[in-house]
Amino acid sequence: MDADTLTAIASPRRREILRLVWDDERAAGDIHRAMPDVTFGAVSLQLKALEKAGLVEHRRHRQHRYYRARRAALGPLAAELESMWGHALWKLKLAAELEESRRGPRQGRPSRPRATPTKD
Amino acid sequence: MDADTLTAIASPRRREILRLVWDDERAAGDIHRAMPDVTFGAVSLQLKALEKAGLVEHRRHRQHRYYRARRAALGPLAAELESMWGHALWKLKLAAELEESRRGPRQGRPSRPRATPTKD
DNA sequence: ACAATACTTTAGATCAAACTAAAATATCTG
DNA sequence: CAGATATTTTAGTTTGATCTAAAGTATTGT
Repeated sequence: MDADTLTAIASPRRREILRLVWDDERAAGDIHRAMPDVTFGAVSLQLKALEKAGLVEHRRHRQHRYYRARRAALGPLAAELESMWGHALWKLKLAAELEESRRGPRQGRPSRPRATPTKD
Repeated sequence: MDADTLTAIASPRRREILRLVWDDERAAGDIHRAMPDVTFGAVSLQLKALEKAGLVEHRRHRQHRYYRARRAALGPLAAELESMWGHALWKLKLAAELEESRRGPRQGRPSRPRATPTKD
């Protein structure tokens, strides 16, 4: 446990991501879909920050990057975080959201304004 | 342990203050004297933030406010912090500084030694 | 090769934290 | 009371983290 760990978990946004990948790995896009108030880019940057601090790791498969928490790196903090967000309940919520997104995709990605190459 | 605790200890400045008042209480001015790179006002503001987060408390005596850490509020984090800053060594450093300030005061009267019970 | 998908990176904007200097408050001393 | 000491508070500035939009990279499918 070092100072970087402390700064990493100080951010609510990063804690939000951390608990999303706490029990199971998740693709970056999947993580983003669970956080509709922020852009994909922002999520990616935070994942990078978390990885730099050693709190998550990822593997690649196909086009996806699957992230997961490195709980060991948090030492006693792991238990603190879990109790902070009432982990049992949170797991249920995640399962429900996953189910819902399977049967009724809301909006998909906000229609991206295609990068129109005006010239060249 | 709540989110406010995490944000509070995320700041290096606040951790610096926290360890100054870890084992013994210290007057605000005394704390400031140990941190010459910031103004007194800045130290006071951080003390206020720490107190709001429940990580320090203070008592008043004469014109002084004596602050001290509330270790219990940190739970398992207390031990993490101690190991982060190699606590045994740090205590020696504090003792040395205190000794030095006693024999070579810069200006005015040296701060009152707390160990000496003043009647009044 | 081309288009789509999945993600990262860059450049610039926004906002809050932390700082400074100065004024305010409070307490003690003579 | 005035003056000194100890600290807080306020107002304004600097700094850094985080965000967005857009462009860039990489992989997959046709």
